[in-house]
Amino acid sequence: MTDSRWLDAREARLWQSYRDAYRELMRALETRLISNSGLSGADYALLHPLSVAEDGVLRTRDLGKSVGWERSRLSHQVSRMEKRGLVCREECVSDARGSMVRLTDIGRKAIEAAAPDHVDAVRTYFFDHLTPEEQDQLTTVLERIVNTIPTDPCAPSTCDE
Amino acid sequence: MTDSRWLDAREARLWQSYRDAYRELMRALETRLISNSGLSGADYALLHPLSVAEDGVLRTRDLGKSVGWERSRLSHQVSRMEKRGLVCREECVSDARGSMVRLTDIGRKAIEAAAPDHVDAVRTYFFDHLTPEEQDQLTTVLERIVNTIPTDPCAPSTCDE
DNA sequence: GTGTACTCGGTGATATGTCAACAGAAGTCC
DNA sequence: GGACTTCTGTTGACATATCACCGAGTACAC
Repeated sequence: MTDSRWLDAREARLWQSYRDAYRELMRALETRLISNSGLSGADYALLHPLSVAEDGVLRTRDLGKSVGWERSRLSHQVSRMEKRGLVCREECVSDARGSMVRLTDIGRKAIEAAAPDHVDAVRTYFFDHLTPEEQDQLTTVLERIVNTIPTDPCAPSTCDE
Repeated sequence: MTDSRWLDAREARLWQSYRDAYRELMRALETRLISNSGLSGADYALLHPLSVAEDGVLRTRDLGKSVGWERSRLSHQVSRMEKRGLVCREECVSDARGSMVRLTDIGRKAIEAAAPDHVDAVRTYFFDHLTPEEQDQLTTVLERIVNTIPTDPCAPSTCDE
């Protein structure tokens, strides 16, 4: 066990602003997204990778990877969106365990209608406040952090030391 | 309406890593927090400001501000924690509308037991990958972003232009 | 005072997310 | 082939978050 120092005032300020920024940013984006398009953040999160995928189809597994969600969450969300006609499920020909999620015409129209204002909002609330240099620096440190986070914090080497 | 340019590859990469970093970081922290202390992230979020408050008491409104939650979410969470004996509610003497949330002995012991490892985890997954200069730069840009996010995106000047 | 608008916290219905468990299929090793 | 493990997606029960609303109290103008 390491001797864990407390966070000092400077560190606490960073940690606070890190979480505040994410929370407020997502809240602002989602509020605006819903009022402008009727799509939730979760809807948009799934529709986007589908819309850029070939033929608007992705294997459920790959869709899950691109949004970083657990399988059950993804399955429930797809079911809800299927009811609303935004997507539909299909069988996976190459692997009988799998399933495919396909963007419907309604789904494509929905994201195409929502995207411009959403992108504009992301620019307004996020990118517009960062210089190109700051953007590059931010990408560097965030990717560094992502790449060192253990997939399972209770894996052999990490949990019992 | 502005002419909203699409995100280019560089921007999309930053936006992706920004969300990935937050999601994976919080997932890793919460998993470890729960396994080490039995407290959820939401529990910890409320217990921390209470533990540093004078006498371990805060007005519900102020507790809400310090975590940035909506009132109903806060109320539900406090109710659940009250059932488990982590906190208790009290009347607010200065304002009969208000209520106070107080840390119980059980609650204080719980967060004191959880905090060292949690802080260690925050260092391990986040601070240890940033130089002091990067930390300061990050604080600067994040605070800049937070301070420009509108409280209500549909306020008069923003929504209809 | 009285009327009005606003603040504060809570509630129940609903929406969403998580967890444990399952079934079927595919991969692996012998 | 057969035994075993892993992968994939789904489901239902449960936990948590959000939404619309209420009721009581306060602030303020008059």
